[in-house]
Amino acid sequence: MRTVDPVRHAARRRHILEGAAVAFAERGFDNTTVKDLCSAAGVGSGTLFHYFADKRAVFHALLDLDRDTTVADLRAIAHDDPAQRLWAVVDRLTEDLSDPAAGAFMLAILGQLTTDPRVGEILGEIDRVAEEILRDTMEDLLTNGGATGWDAADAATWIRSIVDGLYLRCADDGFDPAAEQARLRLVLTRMLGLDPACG
Amino acid sequence: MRTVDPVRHAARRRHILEGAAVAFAERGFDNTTVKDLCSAAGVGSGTLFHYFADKRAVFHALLDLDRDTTVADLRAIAHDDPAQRLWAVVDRLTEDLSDPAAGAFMLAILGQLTTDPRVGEILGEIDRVAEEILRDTMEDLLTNGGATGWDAADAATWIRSIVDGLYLRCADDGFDPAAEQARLRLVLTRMLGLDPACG
DNA sequence: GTCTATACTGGGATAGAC
DNA sequence: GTCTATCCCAGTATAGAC
Repeated sequence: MRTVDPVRHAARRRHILEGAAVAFAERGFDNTTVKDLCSAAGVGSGTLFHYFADKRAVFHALLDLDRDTTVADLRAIAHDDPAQRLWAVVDRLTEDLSDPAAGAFMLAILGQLTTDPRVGEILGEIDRVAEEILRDTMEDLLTNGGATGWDAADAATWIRSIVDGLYLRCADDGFDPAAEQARLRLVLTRMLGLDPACG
Repeated sequence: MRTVDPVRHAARRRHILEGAAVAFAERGFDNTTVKDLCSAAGVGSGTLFHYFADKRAVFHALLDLDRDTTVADLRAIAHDDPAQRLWAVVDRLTEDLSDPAAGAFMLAILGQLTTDPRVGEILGEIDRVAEEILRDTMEDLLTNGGATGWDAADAATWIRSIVDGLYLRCADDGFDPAAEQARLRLVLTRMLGLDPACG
């Protein structure tokens, strides 16, 4: 009795997704044709439609993958010191800044946000988890970590917002991820009043 | 000899653009059909193609309009006091936050950024002017306005970046423009070290 | 399971009447 | 100048060979 090889199946699916990520980043969702996805992965359209119901399903699968890893990574962060926890979360959220394709892919996602409710849901899940952790961390920092002048939830939202603004720039010419990450720390430190000398 | 009425012509063109702005904000660029643009303006497709070469030209005309007014407004700002100048620029850049369609339209624009080089050029012009004024202002603030720890050009870029991050959120449920503008002032004041008590 | 060839749909742009 | 009817093409998804 012949059975499918699940490992091979998963690997092929993954291969299609890898090519699709590049294609969507280069051309956005609507300007990427199914043909583009096929040639990026080196498969025929019949194969692609065997693994995914339609073009949008490929896009959603990429978002799901990103959400799963991001949420898992964020939940795995467990420092007792709130400041350390804050920087760990921020580091994870800015991890992809050095990948030039990440910014382009984000633009593709944002372009679908108005049209495709599923996109909003997936992004919302990531945001919810990130804000939850940031809010808890901010509560610690506000009670006994030196931070001042903020409501914990508002601060969480703003940290996210500033990081998002950074991703909009990461495809720009001459964008220097390391330097910008350092500036981000300066911005957050000052904004939250964390620096003892400036508290 | 019958001549065209330029006033009427301009008014009609403007009318088409007004409808188009709503349609693009609601559905994004690619999911808006020419039919949508026509019915939003109450004209036939023949009329629309009389005023604009193609669908993309309508989109570009909207961007041009936005750039023209924004650049003119920014250049008109002329306070001697650098801090006042900073807040005037920031107020102008955040002016549209209270318009829920503005955020949605921005998403439509960002979705085209990868594909359409003209979009990048127009946005680039706005950014260049904004950063130029912000950089000059920051130089004043850094030499004798109390700001510390920044390169003027980097600070200008970051102010813009943070404002852009804010626009990404302005379509969210429960977004309160006035409250967020107040928080933006807090963020910038602290980030730049403007507050004498915290300098 | 995978590929190639193709049918079908929908939207952008045009031609021509008024 | 404006509208309606229509052409044409691109792109998705499928059918059927291998």
